[in-house]
Amino acid sequence: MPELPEVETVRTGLTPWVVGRRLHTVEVRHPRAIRRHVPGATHFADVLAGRTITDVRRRGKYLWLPLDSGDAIIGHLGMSGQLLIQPGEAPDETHLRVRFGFDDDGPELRFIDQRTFGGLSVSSGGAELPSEIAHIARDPLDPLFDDREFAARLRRRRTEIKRALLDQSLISGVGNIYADEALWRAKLHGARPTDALTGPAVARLLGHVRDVLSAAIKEGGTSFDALYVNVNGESGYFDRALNVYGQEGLPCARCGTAVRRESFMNRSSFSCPRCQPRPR
DNA sequence: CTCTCCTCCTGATCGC
DNA sequence: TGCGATCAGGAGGAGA
Repeated sequence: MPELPEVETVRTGLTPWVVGRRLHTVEVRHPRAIRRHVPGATHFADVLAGRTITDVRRRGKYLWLPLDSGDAIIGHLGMSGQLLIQPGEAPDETHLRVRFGFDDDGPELRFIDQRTFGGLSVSSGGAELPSEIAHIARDPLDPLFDDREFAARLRRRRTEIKRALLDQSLISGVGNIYADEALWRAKLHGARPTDALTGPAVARLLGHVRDVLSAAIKEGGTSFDALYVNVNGESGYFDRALNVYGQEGLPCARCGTAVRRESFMNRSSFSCPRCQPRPR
């Protein structure tokens, strides 16, 4: 499940393989992989031919690849999207959606996506920051992330802290796994109302969010199954360091109490009943 | 404007 | 063995 550490691992992995290379043929194998690209899949392929990729950038869980034309390829991995560097002769993956061939006949870039929640598009003039993702907030590892502004906006909200952490327009890059892990580290239950959090509590939580994201990047992200891998097809190792996510019934590493699972927005939240008491 | 919730999708797994 | 139900969940957009 790609969140910031997984997308960042893909970004850094991709950079040396694609920057400076000129696209030759782009083949769209599944039209649904081209998302919110109004002119359609054929236009997507045509407009990219002959363009050179100049960088690989990220905002939250979105990637974009600026082009020498001033446009950019936007990509989101969704639940199961992968960007792989593969030799052109490698057999087609089962869920191969798009393949990018280059002028130099070197390894190609492939977009593979089982559940098709991910997708690609071209942003016209979006090399600096595509307008399509301008509503996504900076992530907490971004040097320009504004802690004070975040705290102020958070306390203005009338919602719960976990919902706020998952709101990409408030803070980006955090998904279900790292939200649960950061809340456990901060000893906060996800249902805590945001407007009652003190300034120091928000600062502590932000510190834990940063710590868990940074630690996960060091491990190459979290892989539960073959759905998330880096650009060379390798798994990340942060699943070994998870304290609550997916650990229902196992003892809390701090106090030994069995980790609980609760339903939340049609999915699951994991927490320690003792360290993270539910607000009354 | 703000907030909540539904929907998109496929494959693994489980119970009958 | 087979088949239906359930779960996984990011993000946009509908609806309140």
